[in-house]
Amino acid sequence: MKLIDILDAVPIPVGYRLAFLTNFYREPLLRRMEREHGLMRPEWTVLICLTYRDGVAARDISEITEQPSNSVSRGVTALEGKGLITRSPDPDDARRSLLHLTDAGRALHDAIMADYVVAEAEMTASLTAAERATLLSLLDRMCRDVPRWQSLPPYDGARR
Amino acid sequence: MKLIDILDAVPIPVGYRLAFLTNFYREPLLRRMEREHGLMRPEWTVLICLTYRDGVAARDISEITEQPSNSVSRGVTALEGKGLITRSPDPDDARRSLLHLTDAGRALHDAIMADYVVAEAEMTASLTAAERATLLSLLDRMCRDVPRWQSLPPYDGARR
DNA sequence: GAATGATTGTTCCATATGGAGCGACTTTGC
DNA sequence: GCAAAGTCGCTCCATATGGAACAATCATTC
Repeated sequence: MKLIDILDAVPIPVGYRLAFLTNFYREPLLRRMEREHGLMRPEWTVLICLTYRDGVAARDISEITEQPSNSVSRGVTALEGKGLITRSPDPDDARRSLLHLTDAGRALHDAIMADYVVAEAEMTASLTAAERATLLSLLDRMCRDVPRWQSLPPYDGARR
Repeated sequence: MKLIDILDAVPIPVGYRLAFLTNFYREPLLRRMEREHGLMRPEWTVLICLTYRDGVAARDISEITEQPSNSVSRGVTALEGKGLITRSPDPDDARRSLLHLTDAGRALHDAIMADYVVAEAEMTASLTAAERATLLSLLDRMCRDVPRWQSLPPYDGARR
């Protein structure tokens, strides 16, 4: 008896499977990262964010990722202490620090992300190339549609 | 600038979108549940489990959901205190207590789950019925395939 | 140019949750 | 029949993380 055995009984077939896959895909990798690289989740979030938008401030990361500013602050402090990012003062605003990846930071990001790439290949191994493309297309449409419903019931007033 | 804007740059298009959708689908609903119904996540897990398998013991729920036994234990204690479940001694094993939903517990489960149903309808509103069926079929295949890869690299030794 | 209000980043605090260990009970093996 | 090992549920402990408040800085208004 496992979680998968109630897959068919649940009234939210899509949502349940999304959560099911996300849990088994992401959670073990996060735990391995925490254990083997000593990186906490907010740090990982900052690292990803800087990989795609270097030179932003902590506040920007907080808005982009919709995570609490104190979590981002802790992540930034920790990453700086490990030499994975650097801060430079924002010439236009003394309150802000602009964040930059170091070579070590970029290397660690790539090393961790590599596991995710391998894992995704395994997760989708049972699909043909055409099916994978179809899945990606459907998921993408749903993602783009998130802003439409994230303020509607039952989400009205449900977000932090 | 939002998370969605790096959707296309990431090397794990499927995994990223799965996590993206799961976060926006589930997290706000869990927070609303915690706030409005005073139910913690382990309690919700127990409630769901008993809805589909009534009369099991805490240990069974721990194995089914792969959650720590102390979390299940806390969830059971809390739910019992709220009158949402009852314990009956297992006649065959004095260590175990068999858990049963009360009417109030079933009613609360249904009330909370109703939000998830509405939310899933919104999340998939941009798909046609045929596309929804296709998505469900592909996700289902991936779910059934989880046991194959969850012990392979990079997951070997990554799980709790 | 001073004052009031917003914004950034941080620290303090509360708490949910996972890990380790511990009694109570059961099973296994002799 | 008994000792040793295993199992069930729980409590103690450590900690990651979200909320609230606060100092420093900027913007806005008069």
